[in-house]
Parts: sequence; C-alpha cells; structure tokens
Amino acid sequence: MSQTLDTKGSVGASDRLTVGVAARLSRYLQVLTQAKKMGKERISSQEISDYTNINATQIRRDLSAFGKFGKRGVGYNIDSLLGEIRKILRTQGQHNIALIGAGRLGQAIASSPIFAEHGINIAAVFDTDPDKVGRGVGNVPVSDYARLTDTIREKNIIVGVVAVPADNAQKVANDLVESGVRIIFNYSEALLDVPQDVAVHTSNPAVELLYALYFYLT
Amino acid sequence: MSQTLDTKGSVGASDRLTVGVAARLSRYLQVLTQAKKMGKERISSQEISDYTNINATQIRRDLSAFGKFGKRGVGYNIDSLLGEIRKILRTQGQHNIALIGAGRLGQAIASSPIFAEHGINIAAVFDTDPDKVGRGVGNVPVSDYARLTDTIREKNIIVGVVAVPADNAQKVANDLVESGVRIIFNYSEALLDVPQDVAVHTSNPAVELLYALYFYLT
DNA sequence: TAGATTGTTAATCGATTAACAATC
DNA sequence: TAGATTGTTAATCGATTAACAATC
Repeated sequence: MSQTLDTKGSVGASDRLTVGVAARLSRYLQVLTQAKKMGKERISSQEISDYTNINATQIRRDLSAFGKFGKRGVGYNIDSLLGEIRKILRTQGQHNIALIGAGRLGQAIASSPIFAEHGINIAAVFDTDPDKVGRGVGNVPVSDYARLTDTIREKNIIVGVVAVPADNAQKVANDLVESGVRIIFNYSEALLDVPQDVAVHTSNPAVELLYALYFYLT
Repeated sequence: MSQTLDTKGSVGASDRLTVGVAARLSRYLQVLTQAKKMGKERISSQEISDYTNINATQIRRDLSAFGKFGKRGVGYNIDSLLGEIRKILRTQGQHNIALIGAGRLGQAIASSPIFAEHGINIAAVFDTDPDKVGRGVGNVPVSDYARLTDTIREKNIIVGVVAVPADNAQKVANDLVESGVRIIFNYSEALLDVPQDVAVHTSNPAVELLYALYFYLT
C-alpha cells in the first residue's frame, strides 16, 4: 500500500483503503449494528471473529491502523466503534439507490430493514408490469419503468439494484448506465456487459453454497 | 500450500484447496454456466476476468495448478472446463438442501433456477404459517415447520437456508443444528450463535453495497 | 505466417497468525 | 490483585501482477 506514513490516529485522509480492508470494515459494521440491536454495549475482537470468521488479530490490526478504539481487558464500545468505522468508510450520509423489479425478490429486498440501518435509502422502485405500478413495496410506490431515466437524474441516484429475470437484466443494465448509474448490484443470474467505469457486483447464493459445500464434503 | 507435489494433471486428491482457491473456482463455475447458456463454446481468461474482476493471470494460474485445460491462442472450451472444475470441487453429485421460510424471500430463492443449475436440490421447504403449508413454492410443497427434524433426517439434508424474519432466525438455527445440519446459509440480518463445528454463511446485500459505495465515493 | 492467448516464472505486496507486553 | 483483552511485532504464507516464451 502507498499509505502516507504519518502519525497514527490521523490517517492520511487522502489515501484509499485496500479492497480487503474496506470489505472487512463493512462486515464489522454489520456485526456491530446487530450486536447493538441485541442490547450489547461492548464487544471483543474475539466475538467479532466468531461472527465473521475473520481472525481476531486481523480485526485488532485493521482497527488499530486508524486509532486506539478499544480498552485493554474490556473490548470495544459498540456505539463509539460504529461511529469510527462509519467515519473511515465515509458512509455517514444518506445514499439514494434505485431498485428495478418489484417481483418476489424485489419485494423481499425492499422490505428488508438492512439498507435503512446503514443509511441507504431506496428512493425509487421500478417495474414494467402495469398491475404493480402505483402499488407500494416496502415504503415506496412502484414507478413505471418508463420513468427510470428521469427519476434517476432527478433524485441523484448512483446505485441500481437489478432484481429482474435474467432475460431482462442486460437491458436494465444498459438503461441504468445510460441514466448515469455507476454501481450496479446484480441479483439475476445473467452476466452483465458494462463499460469499464461501471462497477457490477453480482450476488449469487448458489456460488457461495457450492464453495461452502466443498469444505463440508472434504 | 502443502499441496502434494505429484505429476501435474493428477492432483493429490487427498489435499484440500485453500479457501481462496475454492471461492474463485466456484465463481468461474458460475461464469462458465452462464456463458454456456448464452451459447458460447469458448472463453478466455480475460473474459472470465471481465466478469469476475479477478485478475486474468490469477485465473490461468488457478487452473494450471490442476492441468493444462486451455489452448494457447484460443482459450478454454467451456464444457470441458466446467467438467474439470466440478471434478476439482467435487460438486458433480446432487446435494439436498432445506429452505426455511416461505415468505417473499423464501419464494424468490425457491423459484431461482440457480441452485438446480449447480446440482443443488431444494428437497424441502418449511413454514409455520398454516396458510402456506401445502401450497407449492418453486416445485416443492411447503411442509409444516413441525416436521423439520424428521424430514431433514429422512432426506439426508446437510444444508439449511434460513429465510425467516430476524426474530426467529436463532430458533431456526438451533433446530437445524439439532437435526444434524452442519452448514447454514443465513439470509436474515440476525447474528447466529452455533456450535464450533457448524458453518454459518451470512449473506448480506447491504454490507456489500456499503463497501462498493466506499470505492465510488473516494 | 501473424495474431492471440495460454502456461509459467519471478518479484512484490497484503493477509494471516502466534506470541506477548501493556494495561484496563 | 488477577483475569481479560488490546495493540503491536515478527515471521510466514498466499495473492497479485508484469512479463514473456511457448504454441495454437
């Protein structure tokens, strides 16, 4: 890493985290959020390790790169650590995302509290089915897919979540890119072709399952 | 790695893959499956790289550790590579899994073709809601949750997919473990406490989104 | 032949882990 | 004080990458 070597505790705000560190910090955030909901106030690196399968030393190392957030013999204060990690990941604000597809999967995503818990706001839901347009999904009314581009520009949406059948996924991706979206979450099985500057994240339960099975079977 | 140094092409069947290699091979499997559906017959390491964001050299390296599967100047034959990776991951057979929760998310999971494409069979679906029991979800009738333990033992199910509200997830996990399940896929937000010998994989779209956002915002 | 892409090497960098002093 | 847990070091291992000869 080309991290600027400055005094610990005030890390070079100019420098990017590595992909690995950012991914792990996000997972700590999720564990902390849930632990807080369960009424806990403190948590140890070992407890975070149990929930994430990330080595406890690694967790302490990740955190201590940004400051001394813990208390020896005690652990980390959950509220305070939540704040610190949000600062590091710069995810304190509200972010607007669009969900495309109001079928079973789309409805399940829209109803989950998990996005709201992390400051992510589902600002619009789209579907082509006239029967679904106008109905509510989660807290958001379903808009006609024809309004996609206009709405995305109006609401300053930078992330699109694709929850449509595989056959329509590429068209949706094209439309999203054309409307200015630069991060696509793909919940379909389809492989998406997009320009270099667009990030596609494909979420695939079967892939993860295959790989978990391998370790069970051997 | 402590891979037995034997002649290439017949890798020490005794040795386990590292977690990283198994995870990447699973992703190649998914790309190959989809590319095949799109009518492609050959694929290059660069194309796989474009879809997975895994470095092309890394892909060639991963594969060449098990044999010379490609043709220089041409690429990899999709069918043949699919077979080779399935052999390596030992996922050629059918595996039975149970889905718990027949709500929106459960229905979406059960209707996805993605499990079947990889030889994973949803052998049973459970719900506590009497209105749902007996109805079909995907191709499987919903069973009463009370039948969980018996069915899991009868059908030799080793994987449980938890798609219930967070409040019920721990109870479901306890019941699954007691019934003999050793791999749990957790689609709820809850943190699950399980014995050491049970693997929990929590799938969390918001976490992945947070981390993708970081790289967009910086 | 010319172009493309694999298989492989070598060098570098980040992740992982054990161990333990510091300290709450 | 005694027990627990952080913060940090040092050593090792795997991942990543560029580069390129081999060869289809």
